[in-house]
Amino acid sequence: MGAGVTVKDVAKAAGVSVASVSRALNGHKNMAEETRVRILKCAERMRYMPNDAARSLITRRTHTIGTILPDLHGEFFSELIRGIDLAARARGLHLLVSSSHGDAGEAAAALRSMQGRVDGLLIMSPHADPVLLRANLPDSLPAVLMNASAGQSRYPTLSIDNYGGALAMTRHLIACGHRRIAFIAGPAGNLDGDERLRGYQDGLAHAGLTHEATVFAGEFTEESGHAAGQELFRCTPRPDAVFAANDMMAIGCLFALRERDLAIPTDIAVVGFDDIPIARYVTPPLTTVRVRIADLGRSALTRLVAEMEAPGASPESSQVLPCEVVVRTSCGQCFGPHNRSKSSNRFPIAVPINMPGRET
Amino acid sequence: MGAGVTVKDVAKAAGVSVASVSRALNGHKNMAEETRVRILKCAERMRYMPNDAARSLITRRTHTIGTILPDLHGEFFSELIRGIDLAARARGLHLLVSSSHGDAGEAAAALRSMQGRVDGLLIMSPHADPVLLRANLPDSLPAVLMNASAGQSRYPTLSIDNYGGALAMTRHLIACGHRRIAFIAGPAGNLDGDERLRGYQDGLAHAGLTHEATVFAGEFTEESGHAAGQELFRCTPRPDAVFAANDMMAIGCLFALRERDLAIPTDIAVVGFDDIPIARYVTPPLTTVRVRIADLGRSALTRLVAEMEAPGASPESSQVLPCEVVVRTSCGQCFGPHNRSKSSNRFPIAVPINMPGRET
DNA sequence: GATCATGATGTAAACGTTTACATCGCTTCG
DNA sequence: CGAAGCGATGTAAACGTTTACATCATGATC
Repeated sequence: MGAGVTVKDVAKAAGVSVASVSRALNGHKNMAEETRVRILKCAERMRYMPNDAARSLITRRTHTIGTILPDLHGEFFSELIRGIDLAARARGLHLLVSSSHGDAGEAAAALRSMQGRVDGLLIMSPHADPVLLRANLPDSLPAVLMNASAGQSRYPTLSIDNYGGALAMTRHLIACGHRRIAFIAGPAGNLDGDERLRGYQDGLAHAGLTHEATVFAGEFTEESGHAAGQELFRCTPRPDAVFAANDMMAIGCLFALRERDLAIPTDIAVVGFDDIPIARYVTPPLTTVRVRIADLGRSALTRLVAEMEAPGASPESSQVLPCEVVVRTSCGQCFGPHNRSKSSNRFPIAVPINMPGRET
Repeated sequence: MGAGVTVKDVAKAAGVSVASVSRALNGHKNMAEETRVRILKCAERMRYMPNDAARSLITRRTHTIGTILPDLHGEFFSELIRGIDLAARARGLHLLVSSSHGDAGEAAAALRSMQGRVDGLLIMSPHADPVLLRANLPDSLPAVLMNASAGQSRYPTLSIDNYGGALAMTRHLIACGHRRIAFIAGPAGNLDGDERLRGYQDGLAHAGLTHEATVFAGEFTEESGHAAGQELFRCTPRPDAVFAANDMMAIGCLFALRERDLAIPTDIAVVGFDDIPIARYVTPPLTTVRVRIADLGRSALTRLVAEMEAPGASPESSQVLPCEVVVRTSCGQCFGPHNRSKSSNRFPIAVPINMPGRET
C-alpha cells in the first residue's frame, strides 16, 4: 500500500467511478457531499497519493519551474536560489535546479532535459545566447534570463546595476578624499566585471581623474586579489585607494597590504563589490556595494510567473536591479554626501543609490 | 514548432511508426542504420524534444531525486545542496528542492507532492519523524535521512559526528592549557547542539574537570553568542576559554569580548564549530571543528542511489561522518598532540579526528 | 402525467511515451 | 521448394490522470 495505489483502486474501494474520485480529490462542485467524504476517507485510508507525472501529462501543468545555473559555489548562488525558492513556495511552485554547465553542450542538454518537467525556466548561464536558446527551447516555454547581456534576446531579462554601483562607489571614494584610485578587474570577458570597470572609469572621468586610473587584472578569486595587492607596490606614487570588482578580491588584497604593514584605511583604502557576508567580519569591515541577490531571484521568478500567466503581455521586458553602497570602515574618513554618521562595524549603514529593493 | 512536436509528428514526417521513432531516439539495437539516421534527422529538424512526464509515466523513472530541507539560509545548505548536486549530476540525475517547512503539515505536503516526480528522496527535516514519513511516503519510495536522530527509522540515516568533534575540540583546548572552559549551547532540543554539548561535557569529565563546566544558553545566532560573551564577565573566576556550539555564536562572542578589551587568545580563547567560510577571516582566525557539509550531501545521495538500485540491500543503514579540528589562532598556544607547527592564519592546518572525508 | 431542467455519476477519450507482440520479407538450409 | 530463422518494422496496449460528454434519477412545471 502507499505506492501503486491509483484512482482506480480508490474508485473500486469506494464503489464509484474514477471520474468521481478525481472530482472529489480536486474539489469539484457538482458532487454529493456524502459521496465526496466517502471517497476522501477511502483515499486517506489507502494512503493514496496522486501521480504527478500522469497529472502533468494531461493538464500540461507541472507546477514546477526550472533553474539553469552555471555553478552552485558560494554565497551568491545560495542567495539566488533562496530568493527564487521563497517566491516559488509562495505560489506553490516546485524548483528543479540544474547547474555546473561547463560548456554549451551541457547547457543545451540541461535545457532539453527540462522539457515536460517545468512550466517555465529561469536561466543564468554564460552560454545562454539566443541561438542556443532557440535551438533547445520550445517557443512556447516561458523563460526569464538573469544577468545576461540584456536587450538582445526575445526573453525578458533581469540584471544587476553593476555600472551604477561601481559609479557610485567610485564617487564615494572620491568624496572620501581619495584621488589615486586603483581598480582590480574581473576575469576578461565577464559581463559583470566589465560593467563594474566601466562604472569605475566613468566615475573617475566625471571627476576629471581619468589620468589616475590604474587597472590590475583579476579573476574574482581571493588569490588574484592578493596578487594584485602585491603588484600595487610597484606603482609610484602608490594609490591611496583600491576598488576591487568583487569582495573576495578586496579581501585578498587587504591581506596582501597588511602583510606589508600598510594600515587600512589610514595608509590605503580598500573597497569591494557584492557585500558577501564575510565583508562585515574582516578587519577592518569592508565598505562595499551591496547586491540584493535574493531579490534578483525573487524578481526573476515573479517576472516568470507573469510570463507564464499571460505570455508576452508585459511590455517592459528588461529590468535592472539597483545596488547600494554600504559604508563600513575600510574606505576611510568620509566627508561626502553619503556620510551621515560614523558607521558601526557590525551594523553598517546602507546608502541607497536608486530606489532600494525591498528587504528580504 | 518546438513545443508540441511529438513522436507521432516525427513518425509521420519520417514515414515510419512511432515505435521506430522511439527506438531510434533511445538507441535500440535492431534498427536499420539508414532508417535511424533518417528519423534522427527529422527529429533534429523539427526540434523534437521528448516529454519527460509521458516518459516517466510509462518507465516509472523520473531521473530526479527530491530534497526536503528545513531552510535554505546560509552557507550550510548552500554547501549541502552543492554536494548533492555534484553527485547527482555525475549520475545524470536532476534535483528537485523543497524547503522551508515551518511545521509538520508543510513537511507532509512537501513529501506528498514529490509523488511521481522523483525516484528517491533526501530528507533533512526536524519534522521527519517515522510516523510522518510513514503516512506521507509510499513504502516503495527510497529515501535517506540526513542528520536525523539515527537508528529509529526504517530509512538509512547519515549524520555528522557532533559528539566526536566536540569531544576532540574540548581535548584540544585542554591540551592548550585551558582549564576553565565555558560552553555556549545551541537552541533547546536541537539535536546537533545537544550532541556537541555532550561531547564538551565528556571531554571535561575525562580530564577530571567536570566541576569547571559552565554552560551558557544560545540560539546558534551571532546575537546570542554576543549576549553569552557579555554574560561571561559575571563569572568569577572568568573562564579562560569559550567553546561555542557553532561558529556564528563564537564570532558574536568574540566581538563581545573585544568590546570589553579582552585580547584573544591571550586573555581568553574562543573556538567554534562548523568551519563556515567566515571563520578564517575574522580576527583572530577562528579555531573550529570542520564539518564536511558537501560530503554529507554527496554521501547521502550516493547512499540513496544504492538504495534505488537495490532496495534494502545494503546492510549498514546508518552512517556517521567524521569532523576534524581546524587549528587557527583563536585557541591560543597549543602544546597538545595536535600541534605539529604554528598554523598560518589563512591556510589552516586540518587535524583529522577519525578518517578524514575526501576533499571536495 | 409528460416534459424539462438539474444535479450526480459513469464512460471513454486523451495526454506522449515505451514496449510486448505481431507481422512481413528475406535469407538460409534441408 | 518449403520451413525455419531472423532482422526490421508496425500495431496496440499500457502508464495514471483529467474531463467532455452521455446517462440517469429526481423533482419541478405546465
